[in-house]
Amino acid sequence: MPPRRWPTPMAEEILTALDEQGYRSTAPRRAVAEAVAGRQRPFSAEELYRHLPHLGRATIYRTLKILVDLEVVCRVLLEGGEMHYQLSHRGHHHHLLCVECGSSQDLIGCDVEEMLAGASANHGFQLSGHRLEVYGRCRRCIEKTAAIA
Amino acid sequence: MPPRRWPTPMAEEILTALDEQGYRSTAPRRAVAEAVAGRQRPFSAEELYRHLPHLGRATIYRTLKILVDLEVVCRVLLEGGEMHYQLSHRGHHHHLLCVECGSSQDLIGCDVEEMLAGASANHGFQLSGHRLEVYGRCRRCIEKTAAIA
DNA sequence: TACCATATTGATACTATGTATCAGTGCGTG
DNA sequence: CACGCACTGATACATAGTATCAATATGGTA
Repeated sequence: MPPRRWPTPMAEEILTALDEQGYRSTAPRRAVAEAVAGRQRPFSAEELYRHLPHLGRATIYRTLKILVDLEVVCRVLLEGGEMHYQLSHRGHHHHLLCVECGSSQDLIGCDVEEMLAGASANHGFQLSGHRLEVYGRCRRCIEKTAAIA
Repeated sequence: MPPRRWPTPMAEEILTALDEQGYRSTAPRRAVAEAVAGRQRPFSAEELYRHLPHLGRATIYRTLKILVDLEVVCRVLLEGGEMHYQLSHRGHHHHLLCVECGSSQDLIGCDVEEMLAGASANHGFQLSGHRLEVYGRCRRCIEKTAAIA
């Protein structure tokens, strides 16, 4: 196992983003940055809270909100309606959410925006935003099932 | 004002749908059917409860869930994340939600499905469903602003 | 380095949006 | 018209946030 760097490069990026916007560097924010950077799958705010019980619940929600505003973290809506969070890189994008393992991958090569622009114009509707989530099974889960059968 | 028919034709359709699936006809369900049929905009479950305070809260949620399962009612996710409900006719479809007046219209002529099918296949992803909500301003609200200016 | 204005925190309480349980009620079938 | 069981409503609980506010920690500065 390679030696664990601290803080993690990704966490460092998050803290830098906060600093650039004039947010203070505090222990709770560093803890949240580490936790967020370390998670592989979308997670709920409450999950994050359970992993950081020494922080106040309000702080968890507040910090997540800031990170979402900074587009460092994005919100992901699960099929059942639960809101989860996840590290983000690009700006606006969509997710392929695996309903089996809960993993998420960014959807590339899908120009929803253009299509929506055309369709909504026909309705005399002035587009300002949209939300798209895609559900299904990821390659890994498909292959896993195939192996068993 | 034309005389108020009772039960409303639309409410009657809802009750028929329930009956066809073997659900019993009860006073609470008739009340919910009337209320749902009478609303013009998406509404929250709590709003519905406030309008029908003589019913139990659990009954409101339970009945809404049944109606959603029967595709008589569809769920609409507002921009802020609040879940609203609305009468539905077609099966799967999407909404143009006006962020100004809260109205909703069905989005026609938008083949998201096809596009998603192609894009997700490229990711080795097996599509099972998706959710799309579109936000903006409806024609009426655009015209209203134009008239003032 | 010590000070201080203020950004931040965490406790608490409150709203919204559900679900689970369970005793009691009322539908509709026979 | 009676009986079984679907349904109801009260209650409690879980999740997902927001608002308030006194106490505290930060970072710029004297």
